[in-house]
Amino acid sequence: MVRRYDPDRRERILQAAIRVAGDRGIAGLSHRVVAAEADVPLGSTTYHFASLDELLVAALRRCNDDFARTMREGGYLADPAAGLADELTRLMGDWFAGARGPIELEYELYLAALRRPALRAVAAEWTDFLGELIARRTDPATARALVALFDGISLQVLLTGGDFDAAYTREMLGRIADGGSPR
Amino acid sequence: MVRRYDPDRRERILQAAIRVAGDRGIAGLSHRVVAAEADVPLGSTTYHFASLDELLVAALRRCNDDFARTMREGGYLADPAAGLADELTRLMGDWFAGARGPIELEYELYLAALRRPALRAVAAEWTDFLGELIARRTDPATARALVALFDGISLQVLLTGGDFDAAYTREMLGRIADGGSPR
Amino acid sequence: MVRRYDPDRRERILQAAIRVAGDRGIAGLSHRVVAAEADVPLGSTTYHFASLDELLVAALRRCNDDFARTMREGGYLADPAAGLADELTRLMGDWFAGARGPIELEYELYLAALRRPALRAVAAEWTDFLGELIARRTDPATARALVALFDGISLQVLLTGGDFDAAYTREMLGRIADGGSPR
Amino acid sequence: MVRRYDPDRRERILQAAIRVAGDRGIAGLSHRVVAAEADVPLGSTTYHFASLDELLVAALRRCNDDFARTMREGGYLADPAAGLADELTRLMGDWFAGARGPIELEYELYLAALRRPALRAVAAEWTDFLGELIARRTDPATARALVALFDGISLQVLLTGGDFDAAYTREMLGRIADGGSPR
DNA sequence: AATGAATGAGCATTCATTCAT
DNA sequence: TATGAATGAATGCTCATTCAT
Repeated sequence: MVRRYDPDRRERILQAAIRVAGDRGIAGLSHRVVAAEADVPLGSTTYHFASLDELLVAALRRCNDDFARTMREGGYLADPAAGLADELTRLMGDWFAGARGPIELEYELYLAALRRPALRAVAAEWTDFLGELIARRTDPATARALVALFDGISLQVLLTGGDFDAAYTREMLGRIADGGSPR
Repeated sequence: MVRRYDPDRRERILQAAIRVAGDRGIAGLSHRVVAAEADVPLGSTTYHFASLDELLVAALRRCNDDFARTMREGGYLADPAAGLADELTRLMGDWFAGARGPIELEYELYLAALRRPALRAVAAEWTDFLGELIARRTDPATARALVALFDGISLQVLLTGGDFDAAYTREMLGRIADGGSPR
Repeated sequence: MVRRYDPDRRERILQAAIRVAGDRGIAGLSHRVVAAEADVPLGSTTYHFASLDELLVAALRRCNDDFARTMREGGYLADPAAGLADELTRLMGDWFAGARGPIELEYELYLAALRRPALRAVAAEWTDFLGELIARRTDPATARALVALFDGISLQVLLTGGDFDAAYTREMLGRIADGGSPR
Repeated sequence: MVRRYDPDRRERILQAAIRVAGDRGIAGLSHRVVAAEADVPLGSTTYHFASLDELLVAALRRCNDDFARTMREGGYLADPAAGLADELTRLMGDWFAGARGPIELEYELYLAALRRPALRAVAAEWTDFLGELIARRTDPATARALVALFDGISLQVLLTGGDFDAAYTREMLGRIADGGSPR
């Protein structure tokens, strides 16, 4: 038995879980697979994360945090002079320009939360974060609808496997946003 | 061994699968569970549906057909004089007035298709059906956006566990529809 | 139900079984697979061949017959003036020049017979046929040893996946044959 | 659940697998049967040997090792003064004087390797071991032919279910060996 | 004569989790 | 603290064979 001194083990397991969930989906996440991906003994994953749900929640919270940080760093929705629809379109465009794995994961989480109460809180965090950001620029109902359209369009892109259509997106987000009360 | 002559066996298995998937989600669908629910030997499920995917596809196609029939029978979007947003709102309201199981199932399918290519075609059928129906009343881009918003709002309702808000929905669908070109 | 009039059905099933056994080995032979290969309903295979063993025996007997006919048509060992080792080497060379499937099948049968009494008789037919042919040209013990070497060399070729080495084979068969009593 | 601490578990499973394969043949080897034979839970066999192939390879390698050790301890082919054919005949005679199970297993492996690439390496080990031992006493081609005849005669004995005929064997091995170049 | 339907047994494998060390 | 070993449950699937039609 080689007892490795490895203070970052927990973090490594988390990263491995994110990779696995992104590659194979939430259904493909298992202690065994994560342990193999992280190059860590099986027992180590159950030691650091008592259950699969715990690991899943931690992984997804990390994803949310990454998304939130990216948004802040990208300055999206920060400039009051920039149009709301323009900004959201820019955000989506940049998001879809990256890998599809994290995006698919985000939406898988959405639905997994329907059946697994443990995931509800994390799923809500994602929606709430985006919603609150938008709500600084318009009334709450409009903000909510923008998030809904954001999600609906994202799903269409993912499911048809096509490219993100910025012009179409901007136009439709605009129709919702322009009907709201700017702040 | 009691060998029952049972000409409706296949149909019964299908119905059981729909019930199981509605209750436990797609992830909870297994040959064993379906067999038990249908009160049928395990081998019978694999005889009639060679693989789980095959069973799942059949079950979901059936759900789509049910939804389509309901829509036709309800006369939604049939009257050219009725407003597009009004009609869609009425449709969603009636849909959400029923059980949540079928709706959850429909959206679970959406995302399951992301990871399981076998489901892609059936998932597309659902979107296409609704999209084409709407496209008779407005331009294609607007129709697509209405479906996206329809989906986004539905997801919000399902995930927050709240009630369907008809006024909000009508308002937002209207903003999209009113920007399009009526047919 | 389409009831096809198909008088050659039994033969078609047999040919399909030979193909399947050649491709996947005896272990890969099943009613289902054969039925699919022969494009025939599952029940048809069990109707024409009551058990798998029966089908297997019929298929292997057919292989033996094919081999025997080929040998007769090739005139191997027929010319008393031709050297025994030369003739056997020519036979093996021609055999290995064809597909490996039938040869592998022949030797799989050899060992399968160890565990499945039903195959014993057919396996013996193969050995006996070759043995008797050779025994016309030399004493029985030498004939038996030539068959043994024939088999041993064949197995080496199959297992190393290499080519058949005619010179080596001729030399070694010759050492056995030359020690025997010519007839 | 009684959880036994059992440090020899892996070895016991291996021994059980060898017994099962010897009794029922390779085709009769299954996780379930081995688990029952070893008096161990099913999960235990898959824990120690991730796949059936892995278990099979381990079992067969063990058999090869046993055979090799027996040969070394028996001093076969060790005395340069003893005739090569005599020594091989003595070896075969002693081998066949024991149980048929291990011998059948050895030859089943031979052919199983034809269809299962995972077994190729172990099958080759057996042939190579014997071949190299003989090659110390004669030229390589003759050594190879002696192994081939060894195998062919062994198969005949196994398949006819008869006794091992030492005089015949010695004579035929001698014809091959005497044509080679002694070392 | 022919076959679709049916079924119980069996298969390899994966798994979350527990526990002794 | 960390982990290898262990295990019962479950999974999808294949199968030979039987039988009602």
